[in-house]
Amino acid sequence: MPELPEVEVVRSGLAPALVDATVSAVTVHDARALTRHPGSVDDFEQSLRGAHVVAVCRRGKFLWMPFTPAGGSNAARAVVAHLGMSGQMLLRFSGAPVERHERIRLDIDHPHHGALAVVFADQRTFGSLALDPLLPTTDAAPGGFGADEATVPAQVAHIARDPLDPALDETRLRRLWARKRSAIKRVLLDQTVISGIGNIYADEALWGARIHPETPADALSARHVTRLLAEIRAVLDKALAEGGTSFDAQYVNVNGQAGYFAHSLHAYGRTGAPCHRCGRPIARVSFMNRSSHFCPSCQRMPRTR
DNA sequence: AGGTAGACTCGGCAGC
DNA sequence: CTGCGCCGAGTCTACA
Repeated sequence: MPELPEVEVVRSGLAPALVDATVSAVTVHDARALTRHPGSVDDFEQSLRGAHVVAVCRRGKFLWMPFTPAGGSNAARAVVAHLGMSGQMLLRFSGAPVERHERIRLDIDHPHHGALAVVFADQRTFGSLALDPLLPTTDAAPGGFGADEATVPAQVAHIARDPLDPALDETRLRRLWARKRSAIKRVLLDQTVISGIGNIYADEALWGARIHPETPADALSARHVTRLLAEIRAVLDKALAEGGTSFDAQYVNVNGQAGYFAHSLHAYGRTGAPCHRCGRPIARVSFMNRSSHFCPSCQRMPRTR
């Protein structure tokens, strides 16, 4: 479940079951799911066993769960999760059968919900879990959505705040965009500039703002940027409200249910279909080893800024 | 084919 | 003008 809305669906699904839960057992079925964990598999299992989960947080497409270790008192580390292309976090009853592509299972005890299993399943193994130290944020604001503390895991420190984060520095963002000569779509996908946007929502936001994906970022007027930011937030909010985009069974919430934003797409995956604004066919071009979908008629390159 | 990180190249640029 | 290093930008690859 990759982009911001899909990851937020997972975060908000995990939070009620995980906040205040204690990890009773850790089972690593496949060590490839720990490629980003700095220590050994044993270290992962032992460090987490008995841990008390404090929060479930998200910045862009990264999730993390600060925890206090068994017998400890302060949350200095977090479980960091990235779903990659095909990762899932599933909530199951305790003792539920092993899932297809299950990589790691955390058995937890929650004061209200009792014994549960949190399953990290991942068909393509591009996703991962890791334990990572928490570092103070540079702006002293909470690390991300769901976070009270002004900390982020080390692996997330280079990731910019996302469009739904109240602490997003819009002045900095505008300055960065105004300085970049690269295509705006490339810049939207750069997670160190603004995070959470992937191929689907980049195409959707650019369609909404009527901006050609190959427009140099520094050619956008202040008005264009304002419109683009508004479209980004609108499309992410709407997708979140609809449970995310699910093209197949990989993209599901913690209960295995699909979202239905795929029905609301205007550009992504609609090659040759009529533009919902002007009726002309949506084009698809190869871009950065992936594809861009846009309306050549209503998404024109601005000539000046 | 919805993602990220790392290795690599290329060009521009500042300084010597 | 050459060599050097750094930086940003872009491309490719790895991971199934």
